[in-house]
Amino acid sequence: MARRKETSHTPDLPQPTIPEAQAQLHEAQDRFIASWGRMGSVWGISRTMAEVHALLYITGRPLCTDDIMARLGVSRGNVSMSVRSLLEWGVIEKVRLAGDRKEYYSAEQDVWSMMRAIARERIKREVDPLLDALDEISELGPQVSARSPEEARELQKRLADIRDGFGLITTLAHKFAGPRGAGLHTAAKLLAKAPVGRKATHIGSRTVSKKKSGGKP
Amino acid sequence: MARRKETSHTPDLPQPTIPEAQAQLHEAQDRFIASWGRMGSVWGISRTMAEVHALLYITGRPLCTDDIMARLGVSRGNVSMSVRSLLEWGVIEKVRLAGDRKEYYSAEQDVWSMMRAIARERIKREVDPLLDALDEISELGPQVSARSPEEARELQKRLADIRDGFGLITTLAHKFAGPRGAGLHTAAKLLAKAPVGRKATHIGSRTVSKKKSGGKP
DNA sequence: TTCAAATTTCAGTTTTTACTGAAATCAGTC
DNA sequence: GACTGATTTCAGTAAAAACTGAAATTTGAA
Repeated sequence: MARRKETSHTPDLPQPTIPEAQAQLHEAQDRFIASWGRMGSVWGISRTMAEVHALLYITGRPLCTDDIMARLGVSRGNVSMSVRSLLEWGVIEKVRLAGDRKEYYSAEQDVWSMMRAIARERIKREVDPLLDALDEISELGPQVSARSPEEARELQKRLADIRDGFGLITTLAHKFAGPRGAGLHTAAKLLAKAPVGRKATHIGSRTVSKKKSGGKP
Repeated sequence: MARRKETSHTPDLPQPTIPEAQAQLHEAQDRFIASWGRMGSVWGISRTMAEVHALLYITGRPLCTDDIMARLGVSRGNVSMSVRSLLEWGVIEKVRLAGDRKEYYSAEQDVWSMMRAIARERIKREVDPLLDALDEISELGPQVSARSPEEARELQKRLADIRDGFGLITTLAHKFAGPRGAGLHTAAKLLAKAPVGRKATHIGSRTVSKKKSGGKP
């Protein structure tokens, strides 16, 4: 993880403990940051943006631009841009500390609001444009279907299927993840309790509840 | 969308209709392909891979490598790689046509199985690695907390929060989107019916149910 | 088994995306 | 309103990802 020198500008740290312990803490944090960053690139966002978010979340304290630059070893400009995007996503916020001219940033600490914000933003970026496009294509429909009935009908059917599928998902998302929605947590609990006619199965290679991860007994 | 010349190797087309109508059909398809492709790049997958999938889905007929190359204007190598990934995702399958040495490919036509496959693959790629990383980091835990109690406890708390959140989501996903799970459609319907103490709200700029998209009466 | 058609692989290239660093702008303080 | 330190912007550059095309390999029919 080899990151830069440590020049904490953060005010009122509880007071340093033994350096060795700090280093271990640091390493654990770095690992989390690295994983979250890697996840970022699987989504459509830049590694740095995800790392900045991870750093702010895992640290739990407001950090300033220089703190972030130092800890992640990235340029000022990059921090500025990443921070702006995160603010737009609504997952971090500006904090103004009395008697300090710098801006500090801190991450949303409630995991469920954070996830809601992430879900909201991803739907906005991933699903909505597709639905808009589908609507637009369907407007081409009538003329087409008037001339080439067979294939055109099939086309319309397929477009409608996709639109309905994503539409339903979006409706749910609005219902549960919207700013005043019931919350993902509620949805998750609802589903977790819901009776399903089968035993738990697995997806891919990971087994459910590998350790103590998630979920009720 | 300016794509290549038309050399359909596909056998038994129902018989060509008026060329003009074909062209319109073609254009509507191209638009869908373009949108789906754009969505692909918002996820972590290549534009071409998404376009190949879109083409196979919207066409509804098995196509061979040359069909795909011609229609999307990409190289043979690229088609080969994209097709392989799609097969791994489980959203398309090989079709062997009697008396033809070529391989044909066709897309899953049921939208909900398709979505399930996509969800499955995305969870595998996006969530599972993070959970693994979190488990791994927690193993560093004990020593750390022995030395730097205050901050270390906070770190553990945050890691646990994230793990629980994603864990719950994964459990649900396994329950509903696994190979033998009850299916996303069931989950979606369950949630759609579930009583929520608020009216539908919106996420981002899109309004729920802009047109006839999604959902029961 | 041989052969030709079809597919896969991959080094090299193009395209896209992310990042840097310094100049320009902005914001508090006196 | 001038000064100082902080932030933003953006042209240029570096890094990453996607794509091509041709050689190597595989496949199926005879």
